[in-house]
Amino acid sequence: MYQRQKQELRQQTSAHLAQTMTILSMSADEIREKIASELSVNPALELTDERICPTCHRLLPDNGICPNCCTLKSEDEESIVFVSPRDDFAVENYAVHSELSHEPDMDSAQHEDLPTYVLRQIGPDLEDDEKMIAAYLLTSLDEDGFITSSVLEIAQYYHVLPSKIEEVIQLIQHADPLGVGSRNPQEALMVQIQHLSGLIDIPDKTLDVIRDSYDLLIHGKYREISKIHDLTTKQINTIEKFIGENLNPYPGRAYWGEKGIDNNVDNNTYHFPDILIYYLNDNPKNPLVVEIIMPISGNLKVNEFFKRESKNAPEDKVEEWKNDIDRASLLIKCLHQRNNTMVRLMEVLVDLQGNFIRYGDSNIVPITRAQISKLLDVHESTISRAVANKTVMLPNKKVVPLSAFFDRSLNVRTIIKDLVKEEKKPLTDAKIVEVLTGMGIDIARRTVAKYRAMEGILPAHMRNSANLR
DNA sequence: CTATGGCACGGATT
DNA sequence: AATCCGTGCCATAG
Repeated sequence: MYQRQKQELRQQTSAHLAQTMTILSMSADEIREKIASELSVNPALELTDERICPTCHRLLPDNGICPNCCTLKSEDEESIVFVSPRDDFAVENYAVHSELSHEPDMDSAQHEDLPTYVLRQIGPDLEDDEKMIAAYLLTSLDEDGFITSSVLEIAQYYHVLPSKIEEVIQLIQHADPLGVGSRNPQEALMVQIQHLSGLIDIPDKTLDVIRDSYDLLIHGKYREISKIHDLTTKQINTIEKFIGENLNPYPGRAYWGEKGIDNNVDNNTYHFPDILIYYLNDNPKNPLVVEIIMPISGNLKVNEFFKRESKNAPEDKVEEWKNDIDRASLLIKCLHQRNNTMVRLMEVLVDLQGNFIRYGDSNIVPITRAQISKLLDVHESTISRAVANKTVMLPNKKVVPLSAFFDRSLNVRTIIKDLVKEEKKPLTDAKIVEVLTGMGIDIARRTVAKYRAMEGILPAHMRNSANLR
């Protein structure tokens, strides 16, 4: 008897824990879904219109800004962290709203982001359903302007033929940053060549070499290429030079990278950020505001009416109703806990990585989840879960995964990137190591090569300071 | 001989 | 326990 009670209790708490953990590791989108599905099956859960601050649980004034949590507590405070209720992040609107009738013009290109820019160009040629597909494709491009998801997946998702997707991709590829929406550098180059043929002179067999021997070319294996394509080394050099001067293997980066701004498409999914970070009143001198998105408006609570009625429930329902109530209050508790953890996590994170947030990638300080867990006095896995599956929009409108805050090499990588950008003669990896050592950064030559590859920077002999279009 | 990529090992991180 | 990351060693091309 006593034993059984104990066991039940243990089961309850372990269920409790299990749910706390899964909820903590969910993104805002997933939370939204979770709540929606729970609402539809559980009569004990209720979403009311009351506006309650999810951080401190006080009633919110009409403007939805909590006077307690969303203001500076003192003058010298450097950041404000709070949970904000928002359900106004409509995913589809992203593309459909940007009206598609305008001419593409160079001026606006610098201000709007890549997906919008491309969509404007091709919009007029698209059917409505194709617009959806195009929007999806464009928003899921990675930072190089490549498509990451597979055509088949998308086709299934939208219930259309793969060939239809391919058509849309073709259109995208021939829009302005020529070659965006390819799957890899090779494809991008081929698109660019096809487009340029007839406009300017292209060395013999350039297309053939890229199509059939791309890997060899990348690795500079001239001998094999000359065997396969019956070309002299000199001809191959001409081809390589031509590519370097006229084409760009990374269309997305060429377009936005030249201006020093990477585009802001997130690279795995098209989720909206779970966390927003911006300057108070958009003034960089002001403190940082950190909004942790809670994707519901109104207040989630146990339906009081249902609770009262359940006391005189019919025999056969007693168990079920009680269960419903437990589930509802458990879910609410877990959500509170998630909010609490996220707020605490973000507080130390802005504190530690403030310079990274404000002044960019090279200012990131390498930290680990384990360190944070000690700081907050929680288990490491708690931090792991809290960091997992979340994305952050930084003040510069870039969306990055929260795990980027724990990137141990980002600072060095950006330094290398800058170094290469400023270089007069191409720096070899060994040279880069020297410079870095001089700056107090001690890494192996091999590692520089890896970082280079990560940033999509070509090896020294392949880049003749020509990445211009 | 120099520059760079591939493979794989070991230690740290999650 | 699984995964990630930096690195050393070796092969290959020039």
